Amino acid sequence: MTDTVRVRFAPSPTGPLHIGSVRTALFNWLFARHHGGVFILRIEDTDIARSTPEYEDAILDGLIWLGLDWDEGPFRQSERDDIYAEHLERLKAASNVYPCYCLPEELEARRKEALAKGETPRYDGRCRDRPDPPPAGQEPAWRLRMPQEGATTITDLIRGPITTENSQLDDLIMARSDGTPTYNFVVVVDDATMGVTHVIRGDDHLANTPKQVHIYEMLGYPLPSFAHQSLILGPDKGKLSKRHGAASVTEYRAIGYLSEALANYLLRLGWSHGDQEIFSRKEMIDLFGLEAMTKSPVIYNPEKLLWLNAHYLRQAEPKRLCALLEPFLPAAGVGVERFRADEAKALGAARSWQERSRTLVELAEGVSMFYADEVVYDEEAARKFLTPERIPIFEELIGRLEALESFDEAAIEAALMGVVESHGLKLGKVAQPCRVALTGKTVSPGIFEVMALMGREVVVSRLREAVAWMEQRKATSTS
RNA sequence: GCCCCCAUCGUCUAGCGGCCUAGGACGCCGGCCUCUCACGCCGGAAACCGGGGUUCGAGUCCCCGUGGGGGCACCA
Repeated sequence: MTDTVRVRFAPSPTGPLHIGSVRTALFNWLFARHHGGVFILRIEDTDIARSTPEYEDAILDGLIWLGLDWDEGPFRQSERDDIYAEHLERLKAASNVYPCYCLPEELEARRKEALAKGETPRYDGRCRDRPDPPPAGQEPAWRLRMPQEGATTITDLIRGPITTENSQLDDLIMARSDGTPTYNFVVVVDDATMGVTHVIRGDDHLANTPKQVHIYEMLGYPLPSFAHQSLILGPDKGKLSKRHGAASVTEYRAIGYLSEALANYLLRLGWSHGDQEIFSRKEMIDLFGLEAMTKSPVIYNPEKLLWLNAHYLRQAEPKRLCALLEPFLPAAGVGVERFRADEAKALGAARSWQERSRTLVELAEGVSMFYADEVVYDEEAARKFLTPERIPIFEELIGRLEALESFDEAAIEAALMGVVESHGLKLGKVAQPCRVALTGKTVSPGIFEVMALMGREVVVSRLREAVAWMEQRKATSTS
């Protein structure tokens, strides 16, 4: 194998790591891993005004969280000025670029005019072969001398051949009048000098590609392969944004999503392998290929992501779950130290709620019932289930529970069933009131499990509290 | 406005000329299981954008229309 696959992910640190960007990163990473290639991380921070180190950190964190490790970089465009300058000189030397003295305001005016006349706004080329001497004391921008005849065809790995008339191509500015290079120029220089073999990016760059092709050619670099993936749209078919809910990796992480769920969801969004929905990391790498990518825009569906998250939550090892849970505990009113203090209990608590939770936030809330110092009765639940006629049932149960030699699930079940039988009831008639007495709610894991997890002391004292509560109720209703 | 791309259930998709009475998944609706809630299981409603061709035969190929998306900066 002479040519190693080299791909890159090139985000700009001008905002949080967006879901759409993550998908691009994921596809590039999978492509690299599938082909045993190299995944390069490049930070496109040429827009110094909007780029911040905080955003860059968020991007790196997000990638690490998702397990998308890079082999080279992070490179920063802000650190490559001399490379761009040198390439600009090459273009100047070959007259592939010419100085343009048009003012930004003039250009803007002409653009609007063209748009108003229904034409493609395009530089009119007035500086292209400027006969008169340049205005004194003004630094020019440098424009690419784009071919005006013929057409450019690229063969996109996802979309097939795409032809653009060169007359549609603008004389792009390569360097601004302040000397700084522009995007289309630096992208080509970077990709070429970094030896990128496959440019896999969003559909929004498709129209830039023929322009970039000419830059490659003028610079004498070989062309990479291009693959343009469709964009992610919001449920209203507009651009996916904050309006549609969480849109960045940081947010998803904060609201209790698992990285494998996000990755699995994003992978299936626009890529498929028959009817398969769930992919392990290894399967993703083994099966991934650009051929199976969809060409049409895809609509983001948070419901399915939630389902996948619930799925991965259910699959997770309880031990890992406990570790993942810690950051979410305080918000649910559980002290992390206390949670850590009894590992068996923590494990049991997590296990008891894992198939009932769709996010780590829900899991933490569920688990919190085993760590609360007091029960707070849900008003309606108490009114319905903690009725005075159940007092004898509770008393008998307390007696049986206290007599138990071992307070494990099997023994607890036997005790409950004993009460059920002696009163000729169905289990539900005993379990539901107990559930309310112990948790304050009508929903919880299985009652035997809940009792075992809470421990005899807590269970008995709460049952007694419930009895007291019911007696109080009886007293007030008769008086 | 101009250029480019795209088009199967609400959504993600399978389908690469006969296997399609169009399959799967999420969501939705019903049922089963059951100490509650979930999980799980069973069942249901739900799509080939329209019109022309090509062909013995079209969801699959071609053209036009329509619809959707993207792009047209001294932003990236």
